Amino acid sequence: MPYPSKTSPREILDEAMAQVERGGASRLSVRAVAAALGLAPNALYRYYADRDALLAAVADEGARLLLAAVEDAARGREGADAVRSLAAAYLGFARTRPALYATVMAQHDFPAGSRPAVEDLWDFATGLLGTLAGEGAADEATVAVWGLLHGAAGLDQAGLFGGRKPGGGGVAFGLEALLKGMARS
Amino acid sequence: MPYPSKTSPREILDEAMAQVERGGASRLSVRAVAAALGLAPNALYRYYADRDALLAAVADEGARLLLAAVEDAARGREGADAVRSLAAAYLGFARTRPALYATVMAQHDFPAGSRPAVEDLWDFATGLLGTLAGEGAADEATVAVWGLLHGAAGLDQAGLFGGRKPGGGGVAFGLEALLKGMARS
DNA sequence: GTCTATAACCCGATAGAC
DNA sequence: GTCTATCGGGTTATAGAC
Repeated sequence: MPYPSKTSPREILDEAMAQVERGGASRLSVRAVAAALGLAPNALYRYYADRDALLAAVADEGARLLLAAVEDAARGREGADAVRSLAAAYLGFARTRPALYATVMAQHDFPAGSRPAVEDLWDFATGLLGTLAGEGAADEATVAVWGLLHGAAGLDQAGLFGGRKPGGGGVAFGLEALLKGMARS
Repeated sequence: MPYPSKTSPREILDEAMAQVERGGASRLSVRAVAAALGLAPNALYRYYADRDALLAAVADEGARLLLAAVEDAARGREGADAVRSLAAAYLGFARTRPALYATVMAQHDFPAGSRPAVEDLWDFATGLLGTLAGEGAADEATVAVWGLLHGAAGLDQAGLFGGRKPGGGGVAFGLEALLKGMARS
């Protein structure tokens, strides 16, 4: 290799994540990342196809962190208790790192054939909820619980409803209702 | 007004909505809207502060359309039946106009002092669910139901889980569980 | 005064030299 | 693999038309 690399995918990703967490996904600038790393304005394109690909990498890394957080929260617990703990960790992640969480959940287009971390998140949740709702209803239960968490996190984090602070109470209400409905099916 | 306007906020908004529905929010181009209207590349800035403000207007109009759809669906129905009909209309809107729905829900920053249409949506849902869950639990029930719908729509629309098509079944499962849980509280 | 148009700057992206 | 050059789009400042 006559031309030694000045950077790496990991270094670029770290800087990109810092920028996203600082100012949100919309303020991620390829040029600014390159400048922070002392590179030419377009040097990153050797590592990431375009800005969207870089953002997708940020989202994937965020999903990995989110998975680690909920796995950690559920570890050593069983059944409904594990779900409650998972839910708290999930919402805590969304609240603590709002820009990263929004980036993870906004990522709707994954390259075909890839195995994004969000799939692992799905598998983990399905496994956990399958023991509660029964194997046959695991997917439906996952959609319901994840949907509730994702939706409530979005409404909460947005500050969309100002002083109402609906996050905690509404989620607990809905979660208990879902857990009851699940146990029966 | 000595100088006749060549355009109007409404005309700009209509063209912007067409562009968003065509290619998604990320492809909304201020210059392209201006060109389609036969204006200078930056003429729109007299009507909207920046691209984000234009996108916010698109989101607000989208929320108005969504509100009309769910109001229409709930009209003439009562209680749980009205909620089921509302849910179907909500998910139908999200599925039929995915780019517009995503734009509505991605809009997390409203200018202070404004009264965005999404607030009317909240009030309508709270009113409807208050009759089911009781006045005291109206907000919590709204968060749970809206969260479930928003989350499931996002997971569904995204195609995030490929062939699994979780939308229909998972939502019905969760919705019935929530309706049961509500009636009791 | 109010709106439009020109010009300039920053960013995303591509092409080609080394 | 990195760099310089270049193009088109978003945005701002400012000059010009009425």
